[in-house]
Amino acid sequence: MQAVDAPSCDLSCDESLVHLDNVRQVQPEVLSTEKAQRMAEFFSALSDPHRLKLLSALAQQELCVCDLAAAVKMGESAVSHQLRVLRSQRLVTYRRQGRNVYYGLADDHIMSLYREVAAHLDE
Amino acid sequence: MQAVDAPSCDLSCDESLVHLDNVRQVQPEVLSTEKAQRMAEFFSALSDPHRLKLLSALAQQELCVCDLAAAVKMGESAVSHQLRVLRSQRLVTYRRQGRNVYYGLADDHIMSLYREVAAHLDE
DNA sequence: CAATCCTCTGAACAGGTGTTCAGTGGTAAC
DNA sequence: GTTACCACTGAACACCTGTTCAGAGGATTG
Repeated sequence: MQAVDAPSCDLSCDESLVHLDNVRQVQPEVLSTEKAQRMAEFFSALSDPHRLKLLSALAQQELCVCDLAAAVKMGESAVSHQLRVLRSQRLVTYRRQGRNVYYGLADDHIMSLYREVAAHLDE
Repeated sequence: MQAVDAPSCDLSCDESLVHLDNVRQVQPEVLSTEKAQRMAEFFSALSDPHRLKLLSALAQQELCVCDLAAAVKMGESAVSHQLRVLRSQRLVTYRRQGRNVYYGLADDHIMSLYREVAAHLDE
């Protein structure tokens, strides 16, 4: 995990010979490790079919954990674990009401994201 | 939302009692396992910082494997393995030219996707 | 307060993921 | 043909992920 911003030696290449000009041109535009990490964690939250099912259920309406579990046919514990992941990426909101905790979609970014991806996959 | 006397349930619920009406309403809209799987695989391809770096490099210009390796500071073998993943989701194109194989971004869906996510993360 | 319900948590285990290493195939240069 | 280079592949290994199981915390009901 080292930063890529050092101008002195931008290539530290003991590697084989490559197209130096191309590499030097592209390298400063490469996503920083930090940003790449954050973005990867976000996509990672969406990279599980069960979590996607949960989101698609929440896209319909707010639901509590046990309803979610029934809707996607998972154990309640498993659902709880997965919701933790979705929460960590701010994909869902939750509010407590009595004994239940109701979850919902965090915002509409996710739906438009969904549509983008669905479009890509239909090709 | 009031509970109603449950009609014979289409939910195969040996589970605990939940809000049957909610579940029945939502369940048919839940993403099918097949679609959820495909979508998860797509997001999974984007869920690694190194792959995101590769894509950000390719967003600049077409590059061959060894240039990519130098640009993101990975081994060439590792890059090759990761490009395989990106190829499987049609995120990149490739064409052979002499001894080199040049990779590029497959289409612009990905960039707009990138921007969506970047917007979500800046909150 | 005792009992019950809903949700969350931690540990343990199976399965998946990404890297390195060694080796192969294909292309160009000599 | 031989050599060198570029890219790909498979195996092995460490690491991460998601499930289940058992149990704890919080809130409501009687």
